[in-house]
Amino acid sequence: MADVPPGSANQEGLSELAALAAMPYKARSVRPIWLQIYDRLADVIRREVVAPGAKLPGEVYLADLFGVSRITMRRALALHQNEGLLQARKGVGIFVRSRPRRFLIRNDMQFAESLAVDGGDITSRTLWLGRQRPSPEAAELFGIAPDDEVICLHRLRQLDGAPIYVSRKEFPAARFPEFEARYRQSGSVKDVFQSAGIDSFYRSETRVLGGLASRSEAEVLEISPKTPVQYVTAINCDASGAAIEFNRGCWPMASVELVFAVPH
Amino acid sequence: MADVPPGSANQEGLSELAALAAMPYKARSVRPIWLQIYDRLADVIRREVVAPGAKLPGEVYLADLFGVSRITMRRALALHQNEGLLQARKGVGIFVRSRPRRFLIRNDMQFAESLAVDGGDITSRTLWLGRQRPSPEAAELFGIAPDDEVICLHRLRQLDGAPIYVSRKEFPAARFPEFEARYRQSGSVKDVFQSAGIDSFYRSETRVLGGLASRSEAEVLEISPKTPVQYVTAINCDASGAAIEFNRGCWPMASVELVFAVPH
DNA sequence: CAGTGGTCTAGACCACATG
DNA sequence: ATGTGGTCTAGACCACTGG
Repeated sequence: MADVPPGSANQEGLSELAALAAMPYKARSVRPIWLQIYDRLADVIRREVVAPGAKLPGEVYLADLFGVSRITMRRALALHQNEGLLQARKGVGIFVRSRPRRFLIRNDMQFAESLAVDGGDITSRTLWLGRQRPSPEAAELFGIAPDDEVICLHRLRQLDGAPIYVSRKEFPAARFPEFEARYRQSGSVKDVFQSAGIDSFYRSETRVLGGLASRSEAEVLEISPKTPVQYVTAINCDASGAAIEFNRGCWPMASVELVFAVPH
Repeated sequence: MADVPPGSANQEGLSELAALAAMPYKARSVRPIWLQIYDRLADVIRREVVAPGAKLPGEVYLADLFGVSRITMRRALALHQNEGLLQARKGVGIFVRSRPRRFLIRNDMQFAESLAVDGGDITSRTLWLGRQRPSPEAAELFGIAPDDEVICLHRLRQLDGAPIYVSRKEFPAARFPEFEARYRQSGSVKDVFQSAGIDSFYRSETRVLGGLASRSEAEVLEISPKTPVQYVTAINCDASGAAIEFNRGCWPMASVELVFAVPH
């Protein structure tokens, strides 16, 4: 048996974890061991036996505790990372995700409103702002040439400092000649729109596409590469119906639910 | 080296596969071997070096071919199963998915219309039809008691015989006393609606939620358990705005794209 | 430096589908 | 009976993080 108590996750939680690990397994043919371990971990996390944000004992310790090889243990842990309940940091440890809540994104609301959830401090970080060639979709949408320019804005949304959503926005440069200056003043796209004489706009289309996170996406979102994510593409139009924004965002699959309601 | 040519995937394809496998790997620190193998497999599938629907050589043969352990090989294969390009059948082999196309689900169209894609034969199979206690969501939606009854319909949609979508629909029993009889006649929910005096209806809300396939879902969809899927929940209302259908469907993540457009 | 998670191996047994 | 994919092990080395 393991005799080295690991760093974190208080004593009480540790002993309860040990008790759960000591339970006999059902037959492998009924349910694979790694899935049974997965189930017990899910229970432990759901009941907050180990607190959100806390560090789990190391893999070797856990493997010993559950009486399986490290590979089998890793498999159970990996699935929970896929589902967003756990997050491993190389060289550091495996942590319980602090706030595994889901966000509701409604098509009849601005994104910012959608994000205003129960408690929690939503912040926005500008990763990059500049001019680029348009993506093919944006070029067609704005009716501009492929070698024309768009204003491109990369942003990261955070909840209490933890990243939850990364987006890449494109705007037609011709329409917003002073975009950079205005944005730097207020940090708000809505304000830039207003200063360009656009008082009202609406989301004309929203697309949802599932995928697995690329390396760069995983990095900024602090998840493992190849974790399932939702790509949400949104098009905003001014009152006349002309497209003014093309937005492609990436959410960890586990942390967002999308709602599309028709006003009636 | 392996010297047993496996069952399927024609000779030409096999030799090209072998050539690709023989290429030297980049340093493991740059990109893990299993991801490099994953990349090469993706290339092979995309270029249809092995035809859609064809069987891949066995895992042990492939592992030998790529010069890695079976576990490493399996890791590359597993990721492709997650993304829907490959599908393993226990005791049989690993197959290239025949039609990895995506379906567009629009909120301004009936599901049946959405499915009418380029070529391909869409069929529907009724898995189960009967009466049950309502799900909590349906009970609230229809304004009925938790111990009341709903008509419940499980259906599977297939494209050229291959399953692509499974759904569970609930209807208020009080409103459709002859549901079963009518549905058995036509096999169409729309017809049942009409025979109950409902000529027009609309989708009032659509929800999208990511998840990993349960064992039963994976079984009917012929995918591996824990493959990423999209759960799409739809509510249909009659012209007066009363809910008449609660529908929860499950798609393999890789085979669906959702579009929500506002009519303007 | 020690401890962590990430990768990889060689070998084994099982359940399943097919002939 | 054979071959397939699914599970599991014991051990090893690496890269990264932190004190």
